[in-house]
Amino acid sequence: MNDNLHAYRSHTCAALRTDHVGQTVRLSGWVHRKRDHGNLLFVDLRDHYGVTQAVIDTSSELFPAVEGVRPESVVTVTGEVVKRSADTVNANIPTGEVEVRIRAFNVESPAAVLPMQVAGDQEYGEDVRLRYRFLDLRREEMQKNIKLRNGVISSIRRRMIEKGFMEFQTPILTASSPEGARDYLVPARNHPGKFYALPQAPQQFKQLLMVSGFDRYFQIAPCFRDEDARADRSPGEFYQLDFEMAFVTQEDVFRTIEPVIAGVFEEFADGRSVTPTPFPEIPYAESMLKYGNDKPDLRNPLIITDVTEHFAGGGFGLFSKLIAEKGAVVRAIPATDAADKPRSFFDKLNDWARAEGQGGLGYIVYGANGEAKGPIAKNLEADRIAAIKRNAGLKDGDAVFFVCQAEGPAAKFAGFVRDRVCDELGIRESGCFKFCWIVDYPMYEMNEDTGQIEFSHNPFSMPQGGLDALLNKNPLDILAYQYDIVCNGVELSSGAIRNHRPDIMIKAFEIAGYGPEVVEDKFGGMLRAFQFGAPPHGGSAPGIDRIVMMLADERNIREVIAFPMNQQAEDLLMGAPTEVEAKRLKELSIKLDLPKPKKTAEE
RNA sequence: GGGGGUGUAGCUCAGUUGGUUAGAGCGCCGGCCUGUCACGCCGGAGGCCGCGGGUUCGAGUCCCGUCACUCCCGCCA
Repeated sequence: MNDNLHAYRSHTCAALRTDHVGQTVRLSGWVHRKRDHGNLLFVDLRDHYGVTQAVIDTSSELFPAVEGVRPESVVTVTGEVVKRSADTVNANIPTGEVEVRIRAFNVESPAAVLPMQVAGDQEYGEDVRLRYRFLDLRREEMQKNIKLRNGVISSIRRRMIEKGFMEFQTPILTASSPEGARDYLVPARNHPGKFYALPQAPQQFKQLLMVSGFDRYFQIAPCFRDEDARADRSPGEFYQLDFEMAFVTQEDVFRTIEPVIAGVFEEFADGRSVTPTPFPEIPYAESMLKYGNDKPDLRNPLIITDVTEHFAGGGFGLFSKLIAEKGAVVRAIPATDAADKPRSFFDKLNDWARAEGQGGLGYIVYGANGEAKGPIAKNLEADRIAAIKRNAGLKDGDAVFFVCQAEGPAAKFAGFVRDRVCDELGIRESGCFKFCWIVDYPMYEMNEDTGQIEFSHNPFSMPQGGLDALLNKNPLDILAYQYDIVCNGVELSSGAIRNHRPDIMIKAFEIAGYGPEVVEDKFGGMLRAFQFGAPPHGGSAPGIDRIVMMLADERNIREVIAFPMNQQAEDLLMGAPTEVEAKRLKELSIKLDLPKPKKTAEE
């Protein structure tokens, strides 16, 4: 035995090449696969770095021990590196030109029969995967994703520091923050009846850091929101690249963070293209019209247009009546080169629209010969049909779908149609990350149910035009310095230039129906801070899990998180949440008032 | 809180109009095999068909309820 060898390994399972032939080495790792030929046995040994083939035959007294070890057992193998013959080289792995002849073999930790296999590409249900996450994480795909996540986070950190941002840690046990979600509460033992809240975002702290004279803040910030999960939204907790800058305009924020985001995406794009900086800026109102939402997928080339004027008073009675009597609008969604699609193409979309609870989807087909067809074309005047074609940017051979409703629902549904038609036509671009900023969000909106004016997004955004706008403009016309960054139809973050003026803040809240006492009560700390010299400041907070998810090309955010909870916000591995001892509750002055227990299957 | 989908072997799934003893692949156990790399071949074990009730001569299959998982809506400024 070579005394220079470490107890566990002299090399990793990715290290050995033909240079090492003749050396005695020691490898430790997991038994990935065994191929037992009776008198000859191959063991693929795997670690974090790679796979190396080890081999033993019946001439060795160790043979029965190696033959008996189960997959995923952790073993240490000592042996000589041997060059493989040309016909037995495995070109699929970097170590495939050599193998290790086993001379000593030690089982560090035997594995029981597995509930899920690590080798191979068998798919498993998420509950099994989460319960045995430590096995799931050993699989190639998860190793790749978690390594990517590490790469993305270190790249972000490096780029932010290069731009002069300082990394901070802000409290995890804190007070409720001004975000709109439900808080996670933590009972305060020394203050019976009182609770800490886990931060939904470090919003107030980062603003206070600006007031404290730090110029550029960032944090890979854990955020906690007690809201239900989705495939692209992890339950409970997630991470943001939270950042804030002093003495900046909206444009300053964009130009500073764009190279960071674009740089990270380019670094891990792996052949996919990234929108060159500066990213296009799309006003909120324009986005709602052209794309039907405020997170447009720019890989979809279709653009929605308003064609209300061409239907108003026209021969297609259904629409002209809705326009005249209900104030409806008509939105046109083009279907490029769809004129030669069979009738079933249009029927299918119409059926889908009905299934979505819509009246249906009207359409006009502009034939290759210039002739317009379809039920609407039969009734609508020729000059109007021609005007729609011009207005919606259509050519002979295209078709166009129409949505006719009140403005809000029309925009929204037209967005769905745009998405659906794009998929039906198969014209969504692939292999690209298409970024844009959505800007000029409205400061306020009308609550349709109550008729009240409410903040439409973040109440702490600076209104465009400042105090003057608040005093003199119709609240519904006031825009905010509020912006989102969107990539391929996914909202990566929203941010704002903040309102750092107490007088403007109090007026802004007053318009939304809150007195100064409410502002003082809920946000007193920040309001007080702003009375002692606050710099103008702004920032944003891109979601890190979502960035990794997009770069990993995964549809489910849990694929890029090592230990996610399931959709019911349960940790199946650790068993959270759990009941606690009565003693602990008493200590916290808490009495439970539980709903009637559900009958379990065993009862 | 609401809606859709799925619950059959350790895992992934099939199971016909309701009809004998519920199948396959992987895994597991045993046997054979000296160049495989998803090794191959032979054999075996392993099932409260999620749970409860109902219809029926007969239920994995039909009905009702319930629980679990998953996706979506609400919610997440």
